[in-house]
This record gives sequence, C-alpha cells and structure tokens, in this order.
Amino acid sequence: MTIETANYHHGNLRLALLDAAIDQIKEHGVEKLSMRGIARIVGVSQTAPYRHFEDKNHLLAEVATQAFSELYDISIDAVKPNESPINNIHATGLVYLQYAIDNPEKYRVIFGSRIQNRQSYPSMIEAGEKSFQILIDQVERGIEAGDFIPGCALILANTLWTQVHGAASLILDGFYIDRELPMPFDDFLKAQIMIGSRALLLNPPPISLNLPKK
Amino acid sequence: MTIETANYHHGNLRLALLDAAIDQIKEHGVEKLSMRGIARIVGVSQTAPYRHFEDKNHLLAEVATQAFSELYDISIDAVKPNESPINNIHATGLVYLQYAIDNPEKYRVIFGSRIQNRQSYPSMIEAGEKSFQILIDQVERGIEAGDFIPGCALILANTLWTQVHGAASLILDGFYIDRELPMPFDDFLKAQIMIGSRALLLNPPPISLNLPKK
DNA sequence: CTCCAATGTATACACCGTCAACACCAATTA
DNA sequence: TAATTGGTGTTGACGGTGTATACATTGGAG
Repeated sequence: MTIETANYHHGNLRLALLDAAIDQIKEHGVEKLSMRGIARIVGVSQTAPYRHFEDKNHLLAEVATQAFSELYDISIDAVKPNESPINNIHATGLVYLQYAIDNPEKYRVIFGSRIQNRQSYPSMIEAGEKSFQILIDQVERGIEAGDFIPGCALILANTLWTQVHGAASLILDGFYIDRELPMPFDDFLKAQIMIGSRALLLNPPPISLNLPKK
Repeated sequence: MTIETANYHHGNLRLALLDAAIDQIKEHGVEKLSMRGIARIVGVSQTAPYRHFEDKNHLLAEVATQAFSELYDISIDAVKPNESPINNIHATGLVYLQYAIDNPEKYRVIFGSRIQNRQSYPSMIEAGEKSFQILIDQVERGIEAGDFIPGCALILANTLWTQVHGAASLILDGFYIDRELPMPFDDFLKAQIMIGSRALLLNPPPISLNLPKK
C-alpha cells in the first residue's frame, strides 16, 4: 500500500517489521507473535516497532488488511464473466476455502478474535467489504436471471459467506481431523459448497448423495 | 462433573477457580484471562491453580467442555419429537445463535483458537459431538420422510452446522455492527436460518424476500 | 550550516505462565 | 497411638510479554 522508499536509519523498518510479523504468524501462529520478537528478528531495539505501529493491535490490523486483499485477488480471479452465477459462486467458494486451508494462520488473523475494535480500522473493513461485494454481484446476476430467490441480494450473499466461513473455521480449528468422512476431503469440500449454494436456487435440481463406500 | 465435597485446606479450590475463570471470561474475554488473576480473585497463591490444572490450556478445555454441554442442553430442549425435522432444525439453529450472542466469550472459548491440541481433550470433543448428533438425528428423520436430499446425513448436518457456526462467528466478530441490514436483526437471523436450511430440501418451497422498506 | 522532526535506544514498570523447593496437614498404615 | 505419606498450598525465581518515558542520533529542510 504505502510504499515508502529507503528511509532514515534502517531503510524502511516498517516494511521489514510487517514482513517479519507475517513470517512469524505463518510459522508459529498469531498467538506466538510478539512485538519484541519481530524487533529481535529485524535487529532493532524492542521499542523501535512502536515508531511505526501504535500498538500490537494496529500491526495485526495491517496484516489482516493485507490478507483480506489477497483473499480478494484470488476471489476475483475465480469469477468468469461468461460463466453462470452459480458456477462462479462455486468457484469462489472453493478458492476461498483453499486460501483458508493454505494460510490458516493468516485466516485466523482476519477472523479470529485477536484483533480488537475492528470498526476503528476502516481500511481493513473496506478490504473485507470488497471481497464480499464479489459475492453480492454474482447473487444479483442470479436473481436477475430468475435463478435465485428474489428480494435481497445482501441476505443471500451473506448466507453464502457464513457457510464458507463456517466451513473454513471448523476446518482450521481441527474439527475434521479425526472425524470419519464418507469421502475424500476435497470431495467433501465440493459437496459442502454444492449443497450449501442450493439454498439460493428457486428450483434446485434434485441431487442425491449416494456415496460409493469410500 | 466430579463434585468433590469440602476438602483439605481451601474447600474445593478447583471449583472456585473454574467459577472465577468463567466469570473473568464472561466479563473481560478469554484474552484477558490469567492464571494469576483467578488465583488472586479466589485468594490463593499464584501457583496454587497448578495443583488442579496442568496448565492454562487444560483449564480452558474444561471451560469449553462445560460450555459445550450448555449448548447441548439448550439444543435438546429446542427439539420436539412431534415437530417436523425442518422445524426442529430451525428451532435449534435459533437457540444456538442466541446462545452465541448471549455468551459471546464462552462461545469464543469453544471455537476460538485459544485452545490448542483439541484432540487431547476427549471429553471436550465428546461434549461437542453430542450436540452435533442432535442435528444428525433430525436430518436422518428428514431424509427418511423423503423431505431431504438422501444419501448422507452427516454431510447435510455438517452443512447446517457450518452455516450456523459461520453466522455466529461473524456476528461475534462484529461484522454486522455497522453494516446496514434490510430488516431488524432478529428477523435477519431467522431469514439466514430459513434460507440456509433450504439447501437440504429436495423440493424447497418457493419463497421471496420482498422486504418492506424496513 | 543549523536546527527540527522523524527515527531508534535504554531503561523501567507491571504484568504473564510456569518451575522448583519447601510447608502444611488429613488420612492411611505400622 | 505414632509415623509416614501424598495431596495441597506457598515462596521465590526465571524468562518472557506489551508499552510508557526519557534520551540519542541523524537526514533533510530552511
């Protein structure tokens, strides 16, 4: 975002700290991230980070903003203008889940309760809204085409979001680690998205889950 | 669970600590819970809690187990044997969301990433599975009655769980605080549950969301 | 060239989780 | 009954944390 070129004493300590923070989060999780730790890694004094981030919360908000924007990038890539809304919704759902699975710790920064006072980071909120808007757009297309329940795209888009976010959370929190699934994990993800998105359809096609004994 | 009557030096310090912990969590959130803090409240030395809980994680797991069991109690109360599966599902969904809204910090203990190594607390896992089983039972009834998609109750029940858990998470994390909703919040919750559960129905009734201008 | 504001440092405070060594005491055993 | 034992609580310590405050440095604007 704000790319400030080589600076005073260190040469963009701000960016270096952010990178170190993301590194630590990826490697050891948000819980283990410490201001002193990233200062140590970058090789500055323990209070130097406070010249660039008001406090730990502000730093995390910045990380979250960045992650939101990654989520936006992969979501927008999954949407094809000539594809049907429901197919686009399936595709975004899948890449969204895959992002969460591939970047569990970043996803936790975004949605976990580590960050307090969300509403005081408008650029973070905005980055999130941008992703949500992708869903709304596709839902509106589906409504206009007469495929989806008419009336309120925001409510429907929200249903989709809660589904996919709920799935991501439960996966990351390990709720499927020991549970026996009746199909390979990837198929399970697809099935969840297929079934969940049926909720929007005015006349969903009859489907059945007759599973081969794994 | 293990009610050990008046004891040695303190007289059931274990329970007192657990109560203090839940109190603190309710009041100030999981993030602010500290072992030393609850020891101070109960009036014992800072290391006394370690005679009863191996570490903070074990204490939190115990709190989570308790919360899971509360969640079970209210869910089972919402299910009426003579009611249709879909209505029972609506009812459990609503009380589940209400529990999360009324006990945000406890809900966060259950599902947040504060607790590590979930799989090493089998009684906690079991308490969670018990609640999930309520959903599975209702879904099975719906499948048998020919109302729901046939094939695999576990997958369908899971869809419901992710929906309702996703909604709870987003609500607790404040994602609806500033967003303009097209209806009162309670109606919004009901609508989410109504729409989401349509996903299970073989032939969902046509509905429309023609909203009065709030 | 001087000075200022931005940047980095040293020090300190008040917390935290948890370990090790010790003190107490109710209940079992000799 | 007396000795012992194991569960319980305390003291003190170690190494960690976030962050406030006061000070030092320095690059670039005047």
